[in-house]
Amino acid sequence: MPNYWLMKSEPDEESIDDLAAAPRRTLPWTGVRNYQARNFMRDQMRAGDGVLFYHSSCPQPGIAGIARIAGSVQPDATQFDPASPYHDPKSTREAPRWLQIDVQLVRKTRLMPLAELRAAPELATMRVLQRGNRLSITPVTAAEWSAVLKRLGD
DNA sequence: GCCAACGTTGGC
DNA sequence: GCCAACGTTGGC
Repeated sequence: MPNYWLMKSEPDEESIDDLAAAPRRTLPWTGVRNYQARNFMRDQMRAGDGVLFYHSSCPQPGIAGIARIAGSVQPDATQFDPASPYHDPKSTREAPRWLQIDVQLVRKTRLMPLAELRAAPELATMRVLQRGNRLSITPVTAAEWSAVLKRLGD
């Protein structure tokens, strides 16, 4: 039984088109620097899990595509790179603090705007819509997943 | 650019 | 362990 997730990306950093253009349509999901989001990766994410790829902090925030988890969690390489904005000097290779995982595009969809998500009664429970939510990775229920795919025309 | 919300830091 | 200050997120 797979789990489902919504993962936020700023399209200026990594957009759905970047994912589509990547080798094997797969990119390592790096830069998670929140413990709750990291714990989701560490404890619950498995290859095959479904992903709603969400564009945030941009002119048209919303769901931009469907992806899936394609590998297993690894230490996030950017935490050890002094040149990276995600560098974490307090993390060590012996006890890495942050994790990454491969995400593979299944298909690009029409952009489902945030306003549409908010307006859909069957999606009202989505974690990403809750007041004050800032997590870059949030769990999605099977019912929410089905409702989104249905709205996308599946 | 504004601002609400929330996480992290660090002095005590 | 408390909590004020500060930084970040992210929609608008």
